[in-house]
Amino acid sequence: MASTSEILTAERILAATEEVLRRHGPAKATVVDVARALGVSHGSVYRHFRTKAALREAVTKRWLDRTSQKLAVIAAASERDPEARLRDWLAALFEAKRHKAGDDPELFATYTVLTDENGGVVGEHIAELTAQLTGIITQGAGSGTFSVPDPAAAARAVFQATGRFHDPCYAREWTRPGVGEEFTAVVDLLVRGLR
Amino acid sequence: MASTSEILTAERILAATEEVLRRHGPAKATVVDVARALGVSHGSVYRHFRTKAALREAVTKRWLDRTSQKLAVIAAASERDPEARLRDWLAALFEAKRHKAGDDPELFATYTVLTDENGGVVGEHIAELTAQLTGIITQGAGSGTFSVPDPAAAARAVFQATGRFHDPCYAREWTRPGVGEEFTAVVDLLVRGLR
DNA sequence: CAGATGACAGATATTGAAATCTGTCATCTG
DNA sequence: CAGATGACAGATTTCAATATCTGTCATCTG
Repeated sequence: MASTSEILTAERILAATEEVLRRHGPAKATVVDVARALGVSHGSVYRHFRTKAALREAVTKRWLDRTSQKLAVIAAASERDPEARLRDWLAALFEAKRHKAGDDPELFATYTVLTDENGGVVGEHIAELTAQLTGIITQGAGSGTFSVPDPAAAARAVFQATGRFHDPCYAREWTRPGVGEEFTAVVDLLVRGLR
Repeated sequence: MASTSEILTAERILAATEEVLRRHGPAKATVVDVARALGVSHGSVYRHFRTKAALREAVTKRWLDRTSQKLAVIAAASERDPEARLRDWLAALFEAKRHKAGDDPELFATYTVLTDENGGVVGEHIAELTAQLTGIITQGAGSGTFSVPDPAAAARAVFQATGRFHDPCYAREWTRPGVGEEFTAVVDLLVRGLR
């Protein structure tokens, strides 16, 4: 059906897997489906990914990385005021998650299942985001905007305290009216605490 | 078996339901089981609770209320310093949840299922806790310890920002080493923000 | 010979028939 | 006659048989 003469790469398999997951959902997406979508035998898929779990993990990492990369741009804008950058970064994280959840709830639910089964990859993602936050806060501490003894600890605290606005387990709250104000209230409190 | 000549009250039914839930778990606990534990017919249970869902909701409310009542004692100690009281209240909430989750993980998992299916009761519980927090913060604002324009909004922000240390969806993090320090870091940041 | 294939064994998921449960109510009992 | 009972219909769950999937590997192909 979808057979193309292109070489079978890991990237093509990942893209096909994402599409199969979108169509069938996490419970019914099989390796055979992925192979069929690519017009190859399932044995060929196993040449690139040792197990189905490894394939799903790779797809999950790919999805999470897309978000970290967007945020890295804000974190790296070192010419800007650290406080504004911190606020923007947190707002961008919230917006990214909120749109993912709101625009295509089914796909978001699918990825929620995937992240639940891939704690390791999620851990790395959180470490990456926390590192970006640490960068912003360290600069703020250097410029005197913030007054914190341990920027890494402060970054972790800020990330954890804003969990309600980025952790998937709160996704259904993100459509309620007033979340915007709640987000602002929490961020204001945290920024005041950092100064 | 467990037949007694006592009058069948709502309270006795709730206690029996809790025991059946503890024994069988949320998926297998039936109204027939509850009736059997009490030595009555299941029709008698339906005389006190219109549906199985109403019975489970009442048990959930009872469980949540036990926590709010403990915390109310701390919130009401108006002779004490508001900042210390706020710290104690948050620590007590964390400790209460952490012990519930750590001492009997199976029962905690059972109640997690129950709270998931009873959003309304959980909402009331959160409203009650937020009201207690508002009381502490309002006093702190009055005595000049805290500087907040809107104590109720600040209370909501503090409650949400500490979600990681009381929301059941984070229960598995509560056993990790270092959570205590993470909790302190978040609370310190929030208290600094309130001053 | 690098890369793809598909038959195969064991693991997992689906399905539909049988068993159990929920909620009602006419009837019973102290 | 207030309160308890248990038979009952429809909804839900269980269970075992059947089908599908995962992961391997001997074989094939360009």
